[in-house]
Amino acid sequence: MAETKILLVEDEKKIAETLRKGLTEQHYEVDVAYDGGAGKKLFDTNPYDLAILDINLPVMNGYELARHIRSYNEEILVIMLTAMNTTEDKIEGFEAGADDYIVKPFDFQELLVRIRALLKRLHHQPGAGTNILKVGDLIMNLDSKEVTREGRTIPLTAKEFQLLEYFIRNKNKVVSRIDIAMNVWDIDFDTKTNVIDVYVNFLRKKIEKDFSSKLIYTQVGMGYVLKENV
Amino acid sequence: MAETKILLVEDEKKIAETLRKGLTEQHYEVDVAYDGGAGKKLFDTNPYDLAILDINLPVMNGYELARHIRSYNEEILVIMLTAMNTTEDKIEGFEAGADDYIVKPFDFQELLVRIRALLKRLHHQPGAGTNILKVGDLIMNLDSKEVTREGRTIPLTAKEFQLLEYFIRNKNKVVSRIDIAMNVWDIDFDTKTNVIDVYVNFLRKKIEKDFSSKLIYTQVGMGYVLKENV
DNA sequence: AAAACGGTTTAATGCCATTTTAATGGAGCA
DNA sequence: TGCTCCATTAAAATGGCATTAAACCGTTTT
Repeated sequence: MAETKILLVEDEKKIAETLRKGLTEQHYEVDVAYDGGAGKKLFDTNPYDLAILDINLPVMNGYELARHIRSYNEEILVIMLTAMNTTEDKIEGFEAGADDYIVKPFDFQELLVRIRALLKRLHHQPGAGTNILKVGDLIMNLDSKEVTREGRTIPLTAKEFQLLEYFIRNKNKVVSRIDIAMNVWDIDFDTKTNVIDVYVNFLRKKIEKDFSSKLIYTQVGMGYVLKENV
Repeated sequence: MAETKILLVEDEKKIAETLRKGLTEQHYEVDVAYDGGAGKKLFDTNPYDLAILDINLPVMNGYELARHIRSYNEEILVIMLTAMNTTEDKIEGFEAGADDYIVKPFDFQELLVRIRALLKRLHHQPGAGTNILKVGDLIMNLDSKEVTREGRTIPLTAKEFQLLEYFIRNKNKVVSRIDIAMNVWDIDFDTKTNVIDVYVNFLRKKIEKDFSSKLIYTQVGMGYVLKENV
């Protein structure tokens, strides 16, 4: 995945430098401006994912800059920084298009956490970074294609893996054979095949047989559900 | 457009009531629970767009509840409330899947603004949450295909489920046997079968027999109606 | 090129829950 | 009383599902 680019606009050099360093260590790509005008210039000439704006800035204040950014791009996330902690300020900040608001002095960890929360939401990549799906004690690593339960690794074939992944992504949801056929196989219409039944049977043998609890339940006439311990 | 539904879980009754009132005035639809367990129950049986959770709750704390919500649904927005203002708390909150974090005492305007910012950012569509139908104390989850009444789950077969779904979708409306035949079975015309009568009987046994009130009423010569206690 | 192999799919069997049919009796009404 | 309409029960038919074995297919090995 490409780097996340951050525009930081903060006139207190010391704070700016601390943030730049900290964010860079977290593998974000950071550009810094020390006043609103410079910030605007950077924004106009570079693609950013997120902007961190102090409110009290020389030349052009944080609200104006936030509005400018919003008017050009709805996607970019904006976090405002301020020394004040008044509700009016926050409201104005949000109305200028900010996504979050942090009051100085703040903890760097908190800033990080808020950045991550926002980015995670925006790219709607649940569990960004870790490509892992879980249901109870069953763990599926989408990168290494490894599946484990109770610590023991379970070797699965490609189709078995795809089917299990589909089940996990739809956990607690009853999926019909047609759903499965369309999403795991590329069958549109083939009423007479029973591959799915056979594969569910394969899966059950591998992920349930030697373990304490069931995972895949049959809903007669409806389909199958994967769910942990009723 | 459908209302935005909010689940509020807060044990301090006074705060809960103030919030409920304020949010309702803003045209949000609000359900309130006073402990984590009750909150979980509401969540499991209703479709919400946003949850506001206090952290210190009896029975099940806010973090646990947030995790529960996340594990079922990535779409629902979660805002945490707390009296503490430590970074560790916030980090734990965000890791539990919260989207925002508000420290008490807070200004109601600020809460509103944050709610709006979150909803806007996600261009969230109200009702995108779980697929649930309800009539009185009868709840039908279309995803998990689970039906409960007074909290007790009632196992239904595929046909029973379809029939009940049809009744619920047409609640307070008298549906003729022909309507049912066409929509639940795929029969056009078969005057001599009495499957429908038999299945209505099955349903009544399961969803009425051990409960306090009737749900399905017979309209002689016309059909059946599902309606809650008049 | 043939054989061996792992993975996938088809086919066949039997069980049993679900669905449907059929029969009976009661309530309401002319 | 006889008729229609519905509720209820039991019994019969159906079809869905689990399971096993064997066929198929592409890849690798010899």
